[in-house]
Amino acid sequence: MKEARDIFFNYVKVKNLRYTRQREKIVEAFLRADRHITAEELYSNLKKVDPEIGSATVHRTLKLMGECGLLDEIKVGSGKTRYELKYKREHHDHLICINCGRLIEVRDDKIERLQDKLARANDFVPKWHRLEIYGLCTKCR
Amino acid sequence: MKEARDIFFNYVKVKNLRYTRQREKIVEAFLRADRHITAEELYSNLKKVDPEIGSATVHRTLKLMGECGLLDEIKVGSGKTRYELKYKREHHDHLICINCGRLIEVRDDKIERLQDKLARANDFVPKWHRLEIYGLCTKCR
DNA sequence: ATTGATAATGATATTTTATATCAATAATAC
DNA sequence: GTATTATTGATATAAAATATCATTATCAAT
Ligand SMILES: [Zn+2]
Ligand SMILES: [Zn+2]
Ligand SMILES: [Zn+2]
Ligand SMILES: [Zn+2]
Repeated sequence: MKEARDIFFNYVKVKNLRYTRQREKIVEAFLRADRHITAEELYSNLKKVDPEIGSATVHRTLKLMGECGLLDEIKVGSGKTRYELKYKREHHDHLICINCGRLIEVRDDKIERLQDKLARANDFVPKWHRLEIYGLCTKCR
Repeated sequence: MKEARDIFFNYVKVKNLRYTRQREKIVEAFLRADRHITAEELYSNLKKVDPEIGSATVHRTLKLMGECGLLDEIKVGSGKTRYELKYKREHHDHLICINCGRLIEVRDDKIERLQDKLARANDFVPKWHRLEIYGLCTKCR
């Protein structure tokens, strides 16, 4: 994911921030990581290889990645924030298994359109939304 | 909202818990309060009249009200949990103004049905969902 | 390459919301 | 009334994220 990396370091340059090896490692680890990763998981992944990286820096870098549109925060259930790559990926919603925690990505254009319509019918300008359906996945049924 | 109160104290009785004046006051204050109230707001409402009520008890009582189906927790944005009466109210979703924080309650049966269909198409048994549309309300546009 | 200005880092402290602890108190059954 | 035990409220703790701050690293200008 070369481009995504570039988006980040471009943003860093434009904002007159600095290119650091920590940022580089964090961004690359994020791009390699499983989708829907937490800051803590990403931190512990990095820590294995690079014991000198601090968790505060991981949080700070994730925030920067959010600012430049690389990722989305998702807060499912009542746990920690999860982060998922947004760049060049379509918007989607999530089915969340209440037994095993599995996240299934789904998208229904009809629902998307109806949501917009619903908002506008209420004199409301929709900017983004979050739809999470909780239930049981195949394995946990 | 006499019945709602009864639901609660019935639950208390069935679980061999006790009828206390704190619980009575908290439940009644909740039923009188604005929709989508936080524990802290409810606590401060109560505190004005009843300085001897503790916030831990407010939290505990809200949790009990949740257990017996009287209320729903809603976690909008990244703030505190809000609580809303569920008993004898239809399920609904929320439009949330990103400028003033206003919550608008909405419901679209077509969306509800499509969500169920979407879940089942993914071999998933939906139990409940959460749909929040963030944007700008009339006043804030 | 050296230097100076200042952004970034990481250890730690703090914040925020919710929950756990625990001695004192109050509710219920007998 | 008494015994039993759930409840309370003050306080401590937990959990996640953010703020603080001395030290270090980056980078542009020389
Ligand atoms: Zn599952
Ligand atoms: Zn996703
Ligand atoms: Zn508004
Ligand atoms: Zn509502």
